[in-house]
Amino acid sequence: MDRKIAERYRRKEIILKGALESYSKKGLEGMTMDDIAQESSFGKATIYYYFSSKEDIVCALLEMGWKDLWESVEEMIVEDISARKKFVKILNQMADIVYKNKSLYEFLFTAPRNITIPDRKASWKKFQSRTYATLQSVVDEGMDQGDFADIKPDLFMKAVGGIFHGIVFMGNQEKLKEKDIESLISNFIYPS
Amino acid sequence: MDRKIAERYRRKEIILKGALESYSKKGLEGMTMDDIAQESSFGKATIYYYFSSKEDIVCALLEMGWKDLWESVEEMIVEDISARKKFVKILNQMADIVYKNKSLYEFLFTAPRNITIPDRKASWKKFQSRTYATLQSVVDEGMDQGDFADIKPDLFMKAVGGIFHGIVFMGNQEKLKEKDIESLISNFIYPS
DNA sequence: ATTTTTTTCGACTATCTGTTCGAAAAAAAG
DNA sequence: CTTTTTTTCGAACAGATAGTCGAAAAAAAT
Repeated sequence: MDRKIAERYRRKEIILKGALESYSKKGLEGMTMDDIAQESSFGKATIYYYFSSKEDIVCALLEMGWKDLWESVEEMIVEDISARKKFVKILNQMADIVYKNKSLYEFLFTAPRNITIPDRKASWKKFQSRTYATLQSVVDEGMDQGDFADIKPDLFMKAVGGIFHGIVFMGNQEKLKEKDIESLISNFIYPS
Repeated sequence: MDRKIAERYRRKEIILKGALESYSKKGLEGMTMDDIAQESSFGKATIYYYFSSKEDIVCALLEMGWKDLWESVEEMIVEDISARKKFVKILNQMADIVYKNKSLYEFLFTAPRNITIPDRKASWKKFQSRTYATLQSVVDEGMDQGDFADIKPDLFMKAVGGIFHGIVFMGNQEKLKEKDIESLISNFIYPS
């Protein structure tokens, strides 16, 4: 019984992996059910035995990614260090996670902009907003302490998000050294 | 004769406007030929009288946007001011242009990631690369003069691109004050 | 070995979307 | 008023794609 559930779970994972593979090879438009089937070596109809729709697959991927991200942030939030250090540390860790599964996270930041999913199914959003909220709280804390540059917090967040996105996803795929990320963020953080 | 060409040009513009309207209302996936037709009040077949394919429409939009951006950068590049000032000025101007036609520029930064267009048709790319190259040259100049933060130039560019993208496109649609952009960029530029 | 349950998939459907065709309407030229 | 050219579009086509169905194969239970 336990075995059966585990196996089913494993097969779902295989399918999700195939979907991701399809996405990274052919982009969002090329990620069709036929292609996912081929990539995961199942018949297309079989995929519908495990997922009720393509939307379901997309949601599962998004949830997987955001959950990981959130959990990594969650465990650092309690640490008793300065807001500034915490912020840099969290971002570094996030960058690390993103690098270990780049196509998943590229998907995470690309898909929602191009696929519309009804809110009721967007279960990943809770992890996303928690992650942002937590990050924001660290920023707010740092601002209070005069630790960060003197910019409106929400603008600051957008900028950091932009930097993060820019350095992680744009351009050449060579792995960025953590030092670089730290220097970028730090440079932006420190008041002059 | 002249009149006729002008009219044809005007109708092409109406169609492009409709395409953009469709994009901003329904996203990339929703921007179908049917919808473009409806949005521009032409029959779908008529659109093929003016554009030979959907790809053509997409290219025309991309070219329109990048050309404007490039021309605005071009006219500032010769000014005889410090690299730092020039850089901020250029970015401000670009932000201004982007704000005046936000959906076009959202399209500019979204479409190429999700639609594949053969290089031979991607005529907008020359404007794009010129724009980037120019910006890059200003950065290089600034770096030489020790005007900018001590970060690898290409990383710096990515970060600025990210900030730009982040503040312009993410989040609330309220128009960002130029002061804010300036403060963000400046903050990032100045060496500590 | 037989029955029951779970898993797989080939073949089919319905729908959507880019594109074409031929002919009608409108405008310009004669 | 004709004739010719330009512009418009309804209707249909071809290809792709998400999703379904029924039955076969495999595994588990009896």
